[in-house]
Amino acid sequence: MRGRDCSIANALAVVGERWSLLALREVMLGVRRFDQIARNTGASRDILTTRLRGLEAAGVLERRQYEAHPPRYEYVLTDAGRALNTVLLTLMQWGDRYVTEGEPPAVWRHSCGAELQVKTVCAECGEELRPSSLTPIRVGAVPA
Amino acid sequence: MRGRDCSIANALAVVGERWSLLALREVMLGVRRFDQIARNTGASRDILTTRLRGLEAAGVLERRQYEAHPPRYEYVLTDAGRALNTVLLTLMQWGDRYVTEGEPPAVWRHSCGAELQVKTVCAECGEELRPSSLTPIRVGAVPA
DNA sequence: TGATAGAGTTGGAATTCAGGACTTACAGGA
DNA sequence: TCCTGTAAGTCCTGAATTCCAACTCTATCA
Repeated sequence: MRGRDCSIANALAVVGERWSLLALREVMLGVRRFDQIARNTGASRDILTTRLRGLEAAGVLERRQYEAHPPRYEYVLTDAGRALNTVLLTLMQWGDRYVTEGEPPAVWRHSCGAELQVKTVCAECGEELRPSSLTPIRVGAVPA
Repeated sequence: MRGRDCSIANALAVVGERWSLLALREVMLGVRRFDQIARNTGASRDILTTRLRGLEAAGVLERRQYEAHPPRYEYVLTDAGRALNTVLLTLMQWGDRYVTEGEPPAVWRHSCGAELQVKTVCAECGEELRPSSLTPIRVGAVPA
């Protein structure tokens, strides 16, 4: 595994495989069951099994038995998994603006009453991020 | 292409394949040349070619000839590509917190002077997003 | 008794990927 | 002139993944 030392790469090693983020989207929507996740994502069942195990091993999901006889399981988010909601919403908004044609397929309401639009800001000053307002202080090294 | 109608899925169709986001990370860092992008991401050259062509076709990157003899090209971001910086930074921060061990490999400075930490907020009220403050108004349908 | 549901497994075909060698086009140095 | 180097790919082969459909197992429902 060569390439620049980077948390984007590390994050993608956990959630970057095909179907992983879509499975997480479903869990965030409250869908906890294997069959439903499979149907709603479109992933084939064997791959979905592999992905869910991976996400569990990475600490993003938990697999919980909710019935003993017959044994049945459901998937719930850990803290790390819940923290991905900002990533998913930011990506969704990008998709709404630059990829999806027509109306956004999904709309959320924020507790303030508004239909949610997300904004990514500097935590310190609160200003909206623009590429031109950023300069790298340090970037990960690339192994020789 | 089954699965829920969703801008996350649509966005991932454009940037969700392996190496795509890492190639975009490099371009955002100012790396424009094929060889350097290949080295810094670790992608194999033929796959990288395929990805760059895909990103170009999707309107996220532009391929520009910067020298006629011999013909040489460089890659630059379009508006859509530049707009991905929030996605990348949000993902990076998640990786810093939940995946990368030790210090964050990359640090940015915001024009306000602070070392950048990003925050994802409601564009309307400015409050930081938390999963509990969101409710779906509408979600994409799943084809039968 | 048979049908249904949930949560996977299994097997084989199709696709994608890794890694390295090769190509083309030119510039500079010996 | 010949040799070497650089940039941007292309090509090839074998290995790894993914897709798809069918199958399993357990237990409840009608």
